[in-house]
Formats: sequence, structure tokens, C-alpha cells
Amino acid sequence: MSTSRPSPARTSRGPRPASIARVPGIDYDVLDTLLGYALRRAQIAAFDQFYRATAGYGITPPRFTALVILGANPGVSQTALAAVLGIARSGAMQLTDWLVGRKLAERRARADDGRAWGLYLTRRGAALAAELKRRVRAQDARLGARLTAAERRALLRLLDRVAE
Amino acid sequence: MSTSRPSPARTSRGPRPASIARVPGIDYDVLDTLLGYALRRAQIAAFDQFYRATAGYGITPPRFTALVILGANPGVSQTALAAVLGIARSGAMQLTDWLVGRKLAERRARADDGRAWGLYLTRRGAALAAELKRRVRAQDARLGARLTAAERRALLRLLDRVAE
DNA sequence: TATTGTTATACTCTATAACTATA
DNA sequence: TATAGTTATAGAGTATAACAATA
Repeated sequence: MSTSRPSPARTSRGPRPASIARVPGIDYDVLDTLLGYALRRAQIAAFDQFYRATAGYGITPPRFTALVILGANPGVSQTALAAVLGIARSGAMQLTDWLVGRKLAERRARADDGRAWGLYLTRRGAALAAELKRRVRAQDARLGARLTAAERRALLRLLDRVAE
Repeated sequence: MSTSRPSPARTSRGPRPASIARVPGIDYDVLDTLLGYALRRAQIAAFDQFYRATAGYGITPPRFTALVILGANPGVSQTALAAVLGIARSGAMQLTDWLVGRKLAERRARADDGRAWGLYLTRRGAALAAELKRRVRAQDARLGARLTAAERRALLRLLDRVAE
């Protein structure tokens, strides 16, 4: 076989499929008692599910978040988007460039403020957002498959309190 | 005030202090119902606590994990360390270089396998590990400060099940 | 042949700082 | 002066691929 890869549906390079299975014979010491470490492990599992749900779309968690936020908040500014994502404005700009470059979103001039853009999903972006929301929701349900509905609610509530 | 920063105890550049406060006036749509998003938010809060606990030590979560693992598993190999951290061997090597460069760990030849190193904490590394464990444990408790002891236990258990 | 550690290289994400144009 | 967006640059972290020594 040559070096060319058929690559079934691998548009994205998958930033982090990193599994983090327990290594047998290793003593994890204090790590097993830390909330922070348990969170990290759970989040890696969540990332894994997320990438499985969005394989082939080139979507990362921040990109998904951006699509959802633009869909629910038409006309939002890049600075607001940056605040939601907890990243620098320059990063929000690159993210927006990515979305615009794929015709998923567009920048429109604002009447009230000549400095800022209003960000909007295109029809294509809205369709993708809907599709991804469906997929991510399904995979998220699978993530909590080992939990009862009540446990799932409890976990969500506990996590919210930890996050402040 | 000039541009020079006294910077009390800022040895590390703090890879991600990124706060991710709720932005007022923004509709988070489906994000508020996703376990994965709740995990992400909680983990960012945990990261924040972690960096506060280890400020000035140049410690990152993987470095802390490595110190703990080496302390509890003397003679562990770089490949095993990589597996625990869920990173490539080349990354484990760089991490080890960092530890060795600061005289926190050392590589010792192995009797049974000429290819592999055995990794050990130095006396200095063991002291730092103990100090950091104390600090991280204290900050981790603060992370769950809004939870009762029973809730904390429940959360830990639920997270373990989510992480498989 | 397979594995350990290593080296070289590249890519993603994010940050900072300086610049412009508006406010 | 302050803010929105932009540009340029840099750094951390991690990945892949190829190589030498050893198993």
C-alpha cells in the first residue's frame, strides 16, 4: 500500500482522540481522591464521544459552541463570542474566519456601531448546527448511559455548582 | 506605572487561566443541557483552582501527575508514564527531560531491560511532590466547598462511571 | 520483528502586543 | 481615551515518522 490514505470520513485531524485508560499495575495515589482528576478523566471521555459524534465535519468543541451561540444569538459580536468561549479576541476572529470561509456564518455591518460586526449563521450554517445538535445530543445521552435519569440530573446539578 | 511587571511568584506562564464566566444576555441554548458542556465548565474551574494551588512552581496538570506517578511507582518506564497520561512517548520524554533538568527526577539504567529507563524522584522531587500534593488537595477541597461530604462522594462516583 | 527511547518536524490552539477605525 | 476588529508573532502541547539499540 502506498502512502495515500483513503480516509473514509476524516476531514478533521482530530485534535485529541487521546484515550486515557487506566494502566494496570500503576498506583494512582492521591489522584484517585481528587475531584479535579475525576473531572479530567470524565471530560476526556466526553471529548471522545464528541469527536465520534462530529467525525468528518472538522468540528471542535469551540466551533460547535460558536455555531450554537450564533444560532441562538443572531447578531452577536466577535468580542461577545470570545467572552463566551473564554478566549482572546484574536482567537474568536480566527474561529469566525473559519466559519465564514466555509460559508457557515457571515459578518454583517452594524447600524449602531461601525466598529463591530454582527455575526449570523447562513442557511447552510443553521442546517449544520441543527444536524450537529442532534448528533451531539445523542452522543451526550450515550455518555450518561450508565446513569439513570435522576442520576444524570443530579450530576448536571453538582457540576454546575462546582463550576460556580 | 511602567510596563515592567514585578510578578510576585510567576515562574510559569500559566497555560490556561481562562475564566469562562457566564456572559449575561447570551442564550446558551442546548449547551445548558449537555453533560459534556457542564463537564467542560467544571473542569475549567478545576484548572483554575489547580493553577492557583501551584502558582510559582511552573507546574502543569501533566507535570503534577508525573510527579505523583513517579512517587508512587518508582522505576516506572517512560512508555508507562506516556500511557498513564494518554500522550505519545515523545511527549513523555520531553516531560521527563523537564523533570530531570530541574533535578526533580532521574533516569536509572535497568538491569532487566537495556532499552528502558527506570524513572525515580530525587529527594528534591519527592519533597516537591509532597508539597504539591498538600496544596492541590487543599484547593481540590475548596473546589467542592459548595458540596457536602456526601455530595462530594456522590459526584466522584458519578464521574467515575461517566469516565468508564 | 517488536519495543524503548530518541530526534526531527509539523500542526493546533491560544496568547500578547501593536495597529486602525470607530466611539 | 476606550473599544472592536485585525495582524503579526510566539509559545505550549502534542502528534507522526524515522532511527538506533536492545529484546
